Amino acid sequence: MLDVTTIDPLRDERALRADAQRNLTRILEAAAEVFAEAGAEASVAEIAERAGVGTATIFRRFPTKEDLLAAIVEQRVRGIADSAREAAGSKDPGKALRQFMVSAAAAYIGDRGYCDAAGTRVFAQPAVQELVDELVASLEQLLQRAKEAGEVREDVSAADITILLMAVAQAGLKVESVVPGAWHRYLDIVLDGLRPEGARPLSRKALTRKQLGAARAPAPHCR
Amino acid sequence: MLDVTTIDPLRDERALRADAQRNLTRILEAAAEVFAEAGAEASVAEIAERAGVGTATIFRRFPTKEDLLAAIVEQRVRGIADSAREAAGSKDPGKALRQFMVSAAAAYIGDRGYCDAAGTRVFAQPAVQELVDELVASLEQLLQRAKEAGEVREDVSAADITILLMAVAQAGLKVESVVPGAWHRYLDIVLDGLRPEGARPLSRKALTRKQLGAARAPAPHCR
Amino acid sequence: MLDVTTIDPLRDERALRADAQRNLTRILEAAAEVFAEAGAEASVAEIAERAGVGTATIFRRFPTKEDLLAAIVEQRVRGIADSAREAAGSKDPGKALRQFMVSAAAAYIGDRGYCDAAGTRVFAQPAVQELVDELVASLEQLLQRAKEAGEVREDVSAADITILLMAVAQAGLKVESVVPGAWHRYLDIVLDGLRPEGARPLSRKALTRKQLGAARAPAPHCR
Amino acid sequence: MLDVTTIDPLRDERALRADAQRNLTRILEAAAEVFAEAGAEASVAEIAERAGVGTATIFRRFPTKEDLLAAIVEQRVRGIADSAREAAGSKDPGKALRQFMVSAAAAYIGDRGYCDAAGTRVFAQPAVQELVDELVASLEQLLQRAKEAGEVREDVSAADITILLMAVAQAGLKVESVVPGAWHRYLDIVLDGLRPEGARPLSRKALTRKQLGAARAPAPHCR
DNA sequence: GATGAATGAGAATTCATTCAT
DNA sequence: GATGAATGAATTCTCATTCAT
Repeated sequence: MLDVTTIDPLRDERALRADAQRNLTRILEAAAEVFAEAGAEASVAEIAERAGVGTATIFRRFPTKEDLLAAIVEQRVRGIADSAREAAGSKDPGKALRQFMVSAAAAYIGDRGYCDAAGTRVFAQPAVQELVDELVASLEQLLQRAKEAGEVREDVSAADITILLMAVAQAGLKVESVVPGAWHRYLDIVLDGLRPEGARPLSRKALTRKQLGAARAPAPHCR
Repeated sequence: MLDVTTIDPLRDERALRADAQRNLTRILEAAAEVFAEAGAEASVAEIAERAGVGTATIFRRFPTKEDLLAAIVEQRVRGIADSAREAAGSKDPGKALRQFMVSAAAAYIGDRGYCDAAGTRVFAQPAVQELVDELVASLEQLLQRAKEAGEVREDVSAADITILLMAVAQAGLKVESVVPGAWHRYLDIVLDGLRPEGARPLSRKALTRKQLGAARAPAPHCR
Repeated sequence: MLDVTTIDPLRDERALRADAQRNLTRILEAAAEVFAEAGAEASVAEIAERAGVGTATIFRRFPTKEDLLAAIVEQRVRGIADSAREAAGSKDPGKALRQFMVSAAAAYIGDRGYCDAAGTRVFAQPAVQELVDELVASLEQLLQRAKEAGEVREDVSAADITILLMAVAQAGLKVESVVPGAWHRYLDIVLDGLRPEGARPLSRKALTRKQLGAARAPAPHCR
Repeated sequence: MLDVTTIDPLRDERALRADAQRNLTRILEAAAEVFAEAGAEASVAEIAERAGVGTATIFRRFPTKEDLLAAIVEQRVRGIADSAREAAGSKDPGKALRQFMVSAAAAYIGDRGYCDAAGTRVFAQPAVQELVDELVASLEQLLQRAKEAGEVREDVSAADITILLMAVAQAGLKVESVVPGAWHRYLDIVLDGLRPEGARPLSRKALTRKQLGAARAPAPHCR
């Protein structure tokens, strides 16, 4: 045993990290599942149980339940931001926008925790903010191109898209267990509302990026 | 006083009922306020305090916090249903629909408790169901006339309207404290999506009334 | 029963209050004992158990463990302040001061919680502050008369007395279980230090009342 | 590296010891700092972090947090004992006693951990006891000479001095953040109390050495 | 009928200490 | 030898609901 250790000191380190990483992964997986199913008010104990660790182990990695939720939200936003970046480079921007919105809404629908977290302090975390900014930037590119192609009305912004997505997702979530996928229908209607045909002037200004990112409510159900 | 009581038991009963009725009214008013401001997770104690009664008095009338919330939701839905009935008789169905949706969304936005309750067991209560049915019926009339007037696409249903309203309200609520009234913008877009111009076929069927009413999640934040 | 109730509506109220008062008394007694024995870091659970109530019952009366401790401290300070007021009116101020300091030190010695609380946020509570001010005022009277009688050096203040008492008590507490009452000896030495004979100039100014009352540390062991 | 290790095991051992010694030193330094600042309830994790080692490394050397605190206390007492030994040889015993008490009180004041540990099981550790005995022995010499010089009353003992120091330090600590150095004033008064002028008979016997060293309370804040 | 009191069942969070690598 | 990870046992505090008066 000593030999092995001596031969490759890194091994020891790697082993530890592997172990920790495995646990961390399990925690994140469990948290993602539990938050997705039960929403942000899920208890840490429930997550710990699903992960097969003690609650203290979770609090070692994430000083606060809110931090854990933020980590999950971060993953989710990262995925959406990636989709948006990909979509931004597409040849057919109208189609790409539609596809992006479908995939984003699908992601949101599956994640009650994410929906609960929207508009809370969780989104004020720098890491999340950064990803949101990235997402918005990609979306703006995509939107610009879609507008030039005549597929989208001129007066909508990237911030509008993110909020409308949230709207469809939240409402869709409510009926999801009764009619899975029903949200597609509502997204279709919203998408039609985004088209230039029959567009009527909007009565309010779009949110600025800062407004979009402003932390508002305390994190959900964290006392 | 004692004499009077003895002489006419009915009077006593009446007096008690008046008292009880007054208490009930105060409870409902307080609950409406508190739930609207703080959402469904508001504590019963807070409501009792605002109503100036003991918590036990509340539980005498409403066996469960959920039942109290349901009563409030009932009031809210009743108001919306009234609006819908009124709108259904309007001369200009397109305009009436728009006005109805604005007022309904405004009502939802101002009521966090209602938004929290949407899609939960609370909506499964018979009294609420009944009112929802009434609301949907009025909306169907209104919609039919708006379609005939060419103001609304043919393929949307009353259920769609209620869900889209919820969508706009929930998303609007998240940004309401940052940019009050921003939800008007999102409602505008949705309204444009409901118009016949540029309407594309919807990929899913509308929800039936039964599906719309099916209870799903447990009541929010009740342990 | 109705008759009785009707005759004297207060009875019902009194009964409730009597019940609550009894529990409150038990809580306060238990808290006084437990804090006195185990210090401020004693757990609320321990106090609840000794009082024969649930912890939630304690938290209903005292929103915070710190508030409970403050209530106990308040009682203690009130007792000391009463002693001081009485002593201030004595004929023999030198003897009265000595007796006061003995009784105060004895009170402190028996109360670890009080000693732990000294110099913490607990003493910043208005009710406690007020009593401390009263105590200091009485002490100043007493001191003035003792100085005039030539029993106390001119340069000491009431604040000095309270701090020296604390000093003797804290140190005395450490040896109390080994040699009960040993603190008398240390108090004797301090009392001799307060006499005019052989008094040497003090190198620092006395604390002002405000400085004496300034909240400093967070409450002990309250997380 | 492997070769060297194999060739000369002692070398390896020496190297390890040097390493271990360095770690031990860092742990002790960190613990001294942290305990001094935050008191005995400082967490082991904080000390480990400041020392740049893992917590397990600390527990390897010190089976218990209490043992670590004892080691720190030992250092502190050693320093005080050194001062006392030095003072005992001074030409002007009255002045030397005063200077010793000032420096000792200053040391205590700067060390919350030490103050927390006073009168607890920590002082029962043999190593600490031994140093306390040494301290007391030096103090007795010093006292004897000071008494002979007429600077100190006849009836005080070395144990009294150590306890009065503790008293001044503990009380001084409470006001230290408000009026730094205020403890000098209280020490002045105690010093005057130790002088022969106006000394009145003490009502209790001095503690014996054994009594001074008897362990009493459990170690502070260790669960 | 009404009320405030009481409480059991949690929830988040901390920490000394042990363990696997 | 050293380390960071893991955790059991506590701790403070909350709240829907029941009970005694």
